[in-house]
Amino acid sequence: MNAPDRRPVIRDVARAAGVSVPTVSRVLTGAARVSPEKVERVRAAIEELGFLPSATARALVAKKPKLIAVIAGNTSRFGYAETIRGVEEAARADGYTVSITVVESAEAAEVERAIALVTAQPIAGVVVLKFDPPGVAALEALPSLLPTVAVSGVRARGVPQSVLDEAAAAHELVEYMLDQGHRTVHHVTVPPSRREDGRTTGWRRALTDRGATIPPIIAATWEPESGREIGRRLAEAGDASAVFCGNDEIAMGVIRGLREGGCAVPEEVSVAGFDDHPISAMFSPSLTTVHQDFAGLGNRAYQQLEGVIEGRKIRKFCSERPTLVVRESVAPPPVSKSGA
Amino acid sequence: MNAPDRRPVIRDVARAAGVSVPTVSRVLTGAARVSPEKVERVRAAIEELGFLPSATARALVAKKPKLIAVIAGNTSRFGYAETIRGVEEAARADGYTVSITVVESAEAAEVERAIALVTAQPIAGVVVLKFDPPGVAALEALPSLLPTVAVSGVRARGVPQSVLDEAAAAHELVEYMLDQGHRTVHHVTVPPSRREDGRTTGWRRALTDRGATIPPIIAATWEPESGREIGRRLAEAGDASAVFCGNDEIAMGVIRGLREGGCAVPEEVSVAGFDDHPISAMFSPSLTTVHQDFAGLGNRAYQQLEGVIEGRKIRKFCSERPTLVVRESVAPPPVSKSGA
DNA sequence: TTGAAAGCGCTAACAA
DNA sequence: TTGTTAGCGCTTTCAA
Repeated sequence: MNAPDRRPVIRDVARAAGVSVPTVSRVLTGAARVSPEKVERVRAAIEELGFLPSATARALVAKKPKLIAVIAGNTSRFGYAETIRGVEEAARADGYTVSITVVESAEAAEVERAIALVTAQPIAGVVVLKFDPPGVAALEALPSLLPTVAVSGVRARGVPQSVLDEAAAAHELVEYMLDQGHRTVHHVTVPPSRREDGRTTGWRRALTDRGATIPPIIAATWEPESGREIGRRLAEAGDASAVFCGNDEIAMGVIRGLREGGCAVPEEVSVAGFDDHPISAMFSPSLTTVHQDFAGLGNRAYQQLEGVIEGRKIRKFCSERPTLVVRESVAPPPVSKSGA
Repeated sequence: MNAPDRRPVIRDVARAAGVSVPTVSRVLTGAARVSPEKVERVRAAIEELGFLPSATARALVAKKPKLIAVIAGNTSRFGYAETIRGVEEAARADGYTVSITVVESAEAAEVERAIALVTAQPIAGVVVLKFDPPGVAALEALPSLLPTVAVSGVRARGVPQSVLDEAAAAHELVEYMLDQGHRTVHHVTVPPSRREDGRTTGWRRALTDRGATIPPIIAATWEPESGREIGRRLAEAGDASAVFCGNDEIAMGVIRGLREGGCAVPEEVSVAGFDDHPISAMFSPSLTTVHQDFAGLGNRAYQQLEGVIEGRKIRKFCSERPTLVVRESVAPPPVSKSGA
């Protein structure tokens, strides 16, 4: 009469229903026919005990984990959140669940800790968001035996990866700015994944191609507020007529700072962003930027990973070119600064 | 000589190292002393085979899953993403991994599918983001046996929950707007979780308390663009002097729309948001809004869940009051619309 | 249609 | 210090 003080297991159900354990299993999985009356008794017992089959035990038999781990330096910033959304959506459609684990820094101990956490789960494979140093470090430290794909803004050697060709897109954007008549384009970076991000590479190449001088790079953090301070300084210095920012949030901060410093945007200084954040179109001036399909990127990464897990031949690189979005924040320079 | 074409298991390592299976287990876990030479041989075998212990098998023995599921209607919008970040951060500190699964609609079949996905994993408990109808539906459909906590903007009966007291904060915000001299405050909602969100309740109460007329509610989607259209219509109608929006993204859209319709903000129309999105301070005008600590909310939800999992007595409600953030977008009404 | 027996990969208990 | 034996909760043979 005294019920055991633990989660009921299949054995308890079998006993309560007066059948054998495999019979309960059969009604659970529907793998084989069971007589209607026993099905009924088993159902009732399950209901009464509040029985929930152990996912662990099932997984041990099934041998196929249905969990995919996403490792990232961050989960809530626009690009990261959208990429994760893309992975989750695609994975869920195939019956996979996704786990997320954040690696806070590229420091060895932290990376080890994160990987230990990941491998402690029954995972089928992992997607690494290689957008920043923690992501890069995690990718390098991952056991090579695990099915792995990376996601990033630039092609690199190693595991299969889905990439958004940032460099090409940045190149196009900077060319567009130059075409408006600016002599050169300043550049504000968000924290890069390695020495230099694709966005920066594209910017540099575009300037070089046009024979424009290359101004010193200005580094921002991920906080829009840091962009604001940079904007103020830019306004004070007064030598920039066009600024290309590493992402839209920073661009909005820079615009705010420029304005506070007395600089009209885009009349006096043009500012471009990157990513096409949903708010970019609402901002005043609306941002000229580059649209990146992060969710699609996550989706493709999942597809690649699934291929690796299933042992199919897959394309090692899956690249897409983000597209230029022309809005209001970039305009020709004032006459005084025109290069024409 | 022919290596088996499957992931190596502990038995393979034992064989390769010439020791018993438990000895390998001992060096893996460090649970007992093993002679240095055997440790060495085992290490070598592990290295050579690329052996990775099965998390599933370990979990079956350990009996304590270290996975926490987050169920949400969305993962990438500001409040959701930040809440998830908070859960993940706190969970990780305790050695838990978190999984996320999205429920796309409140439709029974979709909810069932999502729950099946969740319970197919070896989870210790679940955090439900009850911010929208899918979240509410998921919470109701969850097996009662699973340790569960909810997170939301308003207290409700049922499982333990962490809440941000939206109603109180919205009340304060609307009072502040009224104090500026507005006769009443219009309200634009984001899709509510039930019949009415706490934000709306607070708004309604504040107006009622002051004897102000209650304008019809205007419903927006989650897209800033929908806010823009509403802003345009508001500008055209010309009867609103103050607008309280369900979140900051919508508020920015509304401001953009009002401007496009020829209405200056805040000179002619005041607009307030909700959430304190990081971009709110960069927007022009910067948004008067309510700061919500979503990450803290997620953190508290995790703590509660951990209490439930460990069988501790916990507080059923864990409520926090978001705080008013006064910036530029709310000002006194133009003389023509003043209630003073 | 059903139950008994075996086994998934690992760790814990027990002997030696 | 080490190996042998059990056993975690389930599914899958294999007989009956």
